[in-house]
Order: sequence, then C-alpha cells, then structure tokens
Amino acid sequence: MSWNDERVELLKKMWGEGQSASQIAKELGGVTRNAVIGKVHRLGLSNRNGSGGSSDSAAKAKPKAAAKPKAAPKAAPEPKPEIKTQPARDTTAAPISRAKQIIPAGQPLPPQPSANEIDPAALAKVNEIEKKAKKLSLMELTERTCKWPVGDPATPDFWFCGLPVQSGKPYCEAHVGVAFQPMSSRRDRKR
DNA sequence: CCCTGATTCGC
DNA sequence: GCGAATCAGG
Repeated sequence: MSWNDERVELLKKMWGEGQSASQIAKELGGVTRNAVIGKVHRLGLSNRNGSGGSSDSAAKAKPKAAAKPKAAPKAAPEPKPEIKTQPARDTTAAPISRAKQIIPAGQPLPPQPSANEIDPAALAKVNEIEKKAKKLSLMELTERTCKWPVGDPATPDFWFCGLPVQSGKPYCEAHVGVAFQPMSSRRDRKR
C-alpha cells in the first residue's frame, strides 16, 4: 500500500479530528500505526505547533543517539481555517428499544445501571460493543478483561464482556462509561 | 497489559 | 519516502 492522495487526505482529516494513529491505520488498512505516525511526521503535521506562546517542545533527549543537530526548524504549515460541518457522531441509538433487563442483581460486581438515567450515548456504546464482546467465561477473566456480565447467570447465554479494560478499571471503556456515571440525576438531597 | 505518539535508521 | 523497531509516557 502506498500513500495515495486519497489516503493522505484521509490521514490528514482523521489526524486533524484527533483520531489516534492506530485508528487511522485501521481505517486506512494495509498500514500500521507506525506507518501512520511516520507519515504524519513526514508531512510535518505531527503536532499543532505554531503557537508562539508555547515553549519548547523539542526537549526530548534520546539516550540512544541524540547528537543530531537539527538545523532545520521546519516551518509549520498554516492550518487552513476550514470549517468542518460536524463530527457526525452517532445519535442513532437513542430509543432503547429492547430493554436488556436480564442482567442479574445478585452479583457483587457491577453496579446496576438499569433504571438509572445513564447517558444514552453510553448505553448505545455498550450495545455496540457487546456485539464485539469476547464472551468470556468466569474463569477466563483476567485482570485486564472487562468483567461486565451480560445475561443471566442461570442461563447459557451468560458471559462477561472480556474486552480489554481501559486502565486499572475493571471494565472496558464502554462499560466504564455506564458503570462509573457520576451521580448527576438525583443530586438534590434535602439536608 | 493495554494504549498513545515520537524518533531513529535501514531499507 | 517508507515503516519496523524502539523509546517514552499514560
């Protein structure tokens, strides 16, 4: 795969949108995230520099070989004031058509998101990712697999999400989103 | 461990 | 120019 105009343009677009290199690489296909990053650098749009206020950002000294005197401070290309219409994020899954209420309540693991008012976007996200869930059994769970249970434990349809967790959290990103909702709906408590 | 971008250097 | 390997963080 080579860098066509289209591919480069898509790269620029996605990078400008703040997409990660790996995601861009995945979207492009045939390239790794390293390739994307390398290309980004070659194109000179690695970071949004150009701001006079910013101090030095090139203070990273490589222990391996950092004796290269960079005599060419490349001028950052001016960002075009192009106006993006909208990010076009999905707003599709607003109506919760089929309530998945089969999540048990006897387990100590997840706080029940059920009746609580959770961000519809987060719920939609969960529904999305549950399709991709690895459906791990209890014994297959590790420290870094999402421990979000799906289904009824008394049913063969019961499994854990199993997707990679975000950080030290017990759930994947999507499930973290619904699990750790800051209490916002019912915050008024008469005291 | 997963992820992120940054840099180098052989190709 | 390209990108894998590596580095450096989160």
